[in-house]
Amino acid sequence: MENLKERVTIYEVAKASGVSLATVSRVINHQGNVTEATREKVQAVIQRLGYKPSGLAQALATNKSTTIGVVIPKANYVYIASVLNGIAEVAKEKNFLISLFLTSHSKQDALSAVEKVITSHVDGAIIFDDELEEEDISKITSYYVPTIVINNRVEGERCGCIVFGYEGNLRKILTEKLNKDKDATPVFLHVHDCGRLLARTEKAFISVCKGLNRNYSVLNVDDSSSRTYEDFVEYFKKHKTGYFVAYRDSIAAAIANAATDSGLRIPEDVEVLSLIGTKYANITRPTLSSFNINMQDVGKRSVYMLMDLMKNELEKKTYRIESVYKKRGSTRE
Amino acid sequence: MENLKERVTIYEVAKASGVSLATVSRVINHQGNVTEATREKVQAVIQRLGYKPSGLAQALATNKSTTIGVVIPKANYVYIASVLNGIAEVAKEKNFLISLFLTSHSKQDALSAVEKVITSHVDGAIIFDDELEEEDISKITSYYVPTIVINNRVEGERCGCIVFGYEGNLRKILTEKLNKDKDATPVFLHVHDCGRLLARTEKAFISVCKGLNRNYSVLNVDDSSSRTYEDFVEYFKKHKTGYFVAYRDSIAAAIANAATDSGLRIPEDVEVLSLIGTKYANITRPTLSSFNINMQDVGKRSVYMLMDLMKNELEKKTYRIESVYKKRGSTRE
DNA sequence: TTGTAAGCGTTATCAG
DNA sequence: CTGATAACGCTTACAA
Repeated sequence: MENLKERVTIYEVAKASGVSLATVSRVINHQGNVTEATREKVQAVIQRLGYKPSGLAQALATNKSTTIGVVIPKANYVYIASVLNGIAEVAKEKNFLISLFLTSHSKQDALSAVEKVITSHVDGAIIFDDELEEEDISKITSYYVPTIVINNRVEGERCGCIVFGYEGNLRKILTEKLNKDKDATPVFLHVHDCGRLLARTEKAFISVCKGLNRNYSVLNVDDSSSRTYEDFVEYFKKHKTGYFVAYRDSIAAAIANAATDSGLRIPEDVEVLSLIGTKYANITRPTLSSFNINMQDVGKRSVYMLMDLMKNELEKKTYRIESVYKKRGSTRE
Repeated sequence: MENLKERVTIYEVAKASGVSLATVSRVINHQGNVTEATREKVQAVIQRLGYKPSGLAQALATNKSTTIGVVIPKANYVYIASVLNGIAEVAKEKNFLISLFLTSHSKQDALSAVEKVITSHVDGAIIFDDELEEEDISKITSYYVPTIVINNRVEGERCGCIVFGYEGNLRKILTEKLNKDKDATPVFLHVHDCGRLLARTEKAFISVCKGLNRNYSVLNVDDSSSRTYEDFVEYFKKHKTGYFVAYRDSIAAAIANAATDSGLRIPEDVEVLSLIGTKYANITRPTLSSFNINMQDVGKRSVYMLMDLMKNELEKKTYRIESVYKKRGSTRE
C-alpha cells in the first residue's frame, strides 16, 4: 500500500506551520501551554493539509488503544444484536472503539478469538461466548486486559461478569404449572450445542420435575426454526397436547405454528414457553409467554463495568440480572 | 495503565534467547532465513515468556493494520446482523480484524464515524449507512482507504458498491396486482427517516400507481412495531380492506396482526407485502409475502470486493443483487 | 544465517 | 510557551 506516502503526518504539519512536533501534538490533544496565536496557526495548517492523527501511532505511544475487544457468537439472533448495540452505544459515548470478534460455535474458533484479543492490544474486553471457560478467560486477563464476561460466573483480579437469572424464574413458573395441572408432562426442547444457558435451564427444568416427582421429557430439536417446524408437524400427528419449554422465540414460534397448523389450539391443547424472549414474542400469533431480559441494557452495563474495572474501581464484580416473566398467549393462566 | 511494564516485548524475547530483534521478528513472521536450531530456541523462549506480538506496533511498522472498518446503523434489525455476520465470516477467513462503528440514524453521527474510520487507520472500509452520501464517502477514499458502499451507488478511484434490486421487483408485483384487481387502492407505509432504500421503493410505488392512473395513499407509521400495531387497530375500525406495502417484516406483521385481531381476514380482506424479508416472514401467521435478499451473502460479497479493491483488482465496481419475490400467505395470488 | 540501525507516527520528558 | 529527543514495539533494508 502506498497509504504511507500519501498520508499527511504530524511532521509535515509541524514543518508547514513552522513549529515543532511537540507543539502540534499539544494542539491536537487540546492541551494547554499553547498560545492562542500558534494554536490557530497550526489548526489552519491541519485543515489545509487535511491532517488526521494516526490512531495507531497514538496508541503505541500512549500504550492506550481506547479500543475494547468484543467477542460474541456469530449467530444472528436478535438478542445478540441487542447486546452488541448496547455495547456500541456506551462505547461511543465513552469514546472507545470496538474491535469485533465473531466466533462460530467452536472451541477452537473461540480460542483463536482470544488470541486475537490479546495481540490486538485492546484496553479491555467483553466476552459473551459460551465456548470459553474460566481458564480461557484467565488467559486474557493474565495479559493485563481487564475483562467482563457475560453469561458465565467468572471472577478474578481483572475480571468481572454479568450473569442472567433465568433459572429461578423458570423453576417458579414450572412449579406453579405442575402443581396446578396434575396431568401435564412437560417437554424441554434441547438444542444441540447451544451453550451453557440452555444447559443450566435444562438442569433446572429437570430438577423441578424430579423434585415434584413428575414425568417429563427432553426432545432434541434443530436450531433452525423451519426444520423444527417440520419436525413438529410430524410430532403433532401423534401427540395432541403438550407443555413445551423452548430456548428462543423462533423455536417456540415454530412449535406454536406447527401446533396451530395441525389444528390444535393454543393454549388450550398445546402450551409453549419461550426462555429468551425478544420483541418477536409479541409479533407472533399467538403471542409467546417468555422470560425477558433487556439485552441492550446488558450490553450497556458490561461497558460500564469494564470502564470501572479499567480504573480498578469495580465494586461488585458479579452483576446478576433477573429475567422478567411475561405471560402471553401461548400459555394458560 | 501499567500494561506496558508487564507486557513482554520482542526485545525481551531477543535477550532471553540470545539473538537479535531481527531474528525474533523473522521467527514470528515465519520467514525463512532462520536456522531450524535458532527458530526452535526462540520459539521455546516465546512459549516460556508467553510473548504475543503487539498488533499495534506491527501495524505501525508495516503500515498495514489488517483491519477493516465497518460502518452500520445500530438498529438491531435481523438483516443488519446478517450483513455483519457475512462480513465477519469472510474477514476472519482472510485474517482481517474488524473495527465496528455503529451509527445512530443521524448525519452527525455518521460523519463522526467516518472521521473515526480515517483516524483508526484501517486498510479498508465497508459502509452500510444511509446517512452517508457520495461526498462523505469520498472523504474516506481521499485518505486512500479503499471502500465498499452497500446500498448506495457510489463509484470512484478506490470505491465500489453493492446495490439492492428491490424496485424492479416491486414495480412488477405491484403492476400485476393493480391490473388484476381494479378496485385496489394500494397503501404505502412510510417510516420517517428510514433511509434511501425506503425512499426509492416509495418512489417506485408512486410511479407505478400514477403510471396506471390509480389512486394510492402513503401512510406514516412508527418504526416500532407495537405502536404500528396499535395505530392499525384504530385504522381497521374504519377501514375493512387494504393492500399494504411495508418496509420490514416487523411492520408488515404488525399490520397483519392488527387486521387479524380486528376480525379481518388475510389475504381475503387485507393484503400485506413486506419489502425486506427475513426468516420471520415464515414464522408469523399468516406468513408474509416479501422480497428477499440474502444479507449474509451481501456481507460476504462486500469483503470479497474490498479485498479485490485493495489489490486494485476490482473489475466490476458496482455489484447489483436482485431480490427474489416470495409469495406467502399475506397476499392473494 | 544473523545483527545493526533506521524507520513507522505519535507522545512525553526535559530543558530552554 | 516551545523545542529537542527519547521512547512505544515492531519491521526491514543493508551489512556482516
